[in-house]
Amino acid sequence: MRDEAPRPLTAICNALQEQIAHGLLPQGGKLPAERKLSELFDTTRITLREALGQLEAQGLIYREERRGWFVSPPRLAYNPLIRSHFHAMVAEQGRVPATEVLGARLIPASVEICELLELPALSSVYQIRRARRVDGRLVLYVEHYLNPAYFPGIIDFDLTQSLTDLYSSEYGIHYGRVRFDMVPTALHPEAAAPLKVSAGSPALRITRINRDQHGRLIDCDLEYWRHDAIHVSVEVA
Amino acid sequence: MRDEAPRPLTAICNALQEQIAHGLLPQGGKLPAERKLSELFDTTRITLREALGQLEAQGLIYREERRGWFVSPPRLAYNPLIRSHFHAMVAEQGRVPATEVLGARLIPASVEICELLELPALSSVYQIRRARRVDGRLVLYVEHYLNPAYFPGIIDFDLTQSLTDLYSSEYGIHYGRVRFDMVPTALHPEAAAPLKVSAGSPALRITRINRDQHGRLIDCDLEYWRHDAIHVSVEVA
DNA sequence: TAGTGGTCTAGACCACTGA
DNA sequence: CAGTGGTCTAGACCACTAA
Repeated sequence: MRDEAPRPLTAICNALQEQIAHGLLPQGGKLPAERKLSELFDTTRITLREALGQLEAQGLIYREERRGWFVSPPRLAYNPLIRSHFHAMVAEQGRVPATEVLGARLIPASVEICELLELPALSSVYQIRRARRVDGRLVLYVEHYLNPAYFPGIIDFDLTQSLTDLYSSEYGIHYGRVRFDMVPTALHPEAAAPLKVSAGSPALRITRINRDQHGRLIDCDLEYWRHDAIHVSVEVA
Repeated sequence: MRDEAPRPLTAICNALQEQIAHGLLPQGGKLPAERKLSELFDTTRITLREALGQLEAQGLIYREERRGWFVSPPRLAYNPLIRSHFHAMVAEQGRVPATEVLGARLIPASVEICELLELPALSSVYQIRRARRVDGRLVLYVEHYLNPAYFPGIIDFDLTQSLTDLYSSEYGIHYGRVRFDMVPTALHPEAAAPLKVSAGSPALRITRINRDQHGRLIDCDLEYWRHDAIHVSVEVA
């Protein structure tokens, strides 16, 4: 390895990577202001932000809209083969889950939802919008769409709890077959706002289409995860 | 919806999105030069590149290092539960696969590889590095690490073909249990170069740890996919 | 060799956050 | 209200690609 003069961008990335790897910046800790950093590295804010963007893409740091840059906590393990809801999954990994309900209402199903749930045109569906936290950090925005035929009046319950539990205790419905679809993409404005990140941030969109114990399509979830918040594990026998 | 004056960045994104959605720019087609576009939208290259970066994050367009911006082709479906190798998977979806061998040699195993394959310290492993294309586009960089005890002399075969087939026909070994781990991240320089993209581009890293029919750890793959090239589907019974 | 993308400089204004 | 991040301007030089 020869010691070539590194480009400013690379130099900044390496320096910050090293500091983070050696724990000099605490997890969840805030980085200094962009102007401070650009001064420190003797460069412009444009270049500095380019470097921060690369570290963000790697999942080492993340942004909160207008609040600054922070060191990313460890990723959560997400296993689609294990039937476990959010709170249980998070708690099992020694982290602290939290859920916030953003809205719940009966709406006309969009074309996309009609197709996913195999509903006739102009159907109504329950839409539940929630934001979820791990250790206080907003990491997930979900839209649930439920076939109202199976869950009359569900939006009057406390929806901060697990829907899985509600299905079971109030409606006698349990999950059966599930289809997952995972796509690396960017957050659209409606998902970015509740997560308090800027639209266009990288994300992992996970679509779940759920059937019950009788094979009936009962609901689907559109999940938008911060791309640095999870890793997906699957074990195949 | 009121008609607020949209910010330049948003306006550029929307305009390009629309053009692409309506097929005015052909799939795989090249966008005009950045300077042309910035002139067209009456803005600077910095701002224009910001917009292109957002579309890239969404997976609508992609970059080839120093060659320009192109419209992304449709994503490939990747199903970890279906035991199928790259060429078969791609061909089944009506696309054209291609493989290029970048190198094959016996090397001392890194700490990471020792752990993944449960090898003692200072073990040797076969490393096979390959790049894969779909319809001519470079989409995947893979490093395979094989336990040499099970595959003596394998690097002297034609390695552009499927390893699965080689294992079976030459060594009588078949895949058994497999562990997948998927992480949205960015390409490091060693993975970016063979894919001819700039380091730091968003990517999906898929680690596979494979066992044979007797449950022995035989090899592992470190796959780096362009983030806009695939979507992962899993069906759970 | 002309034109392109990759990188960088040196500023600026605005909207919002947090004290 | 001071400071921050979000956005934008108007240039520049270099290394590389494609003709």
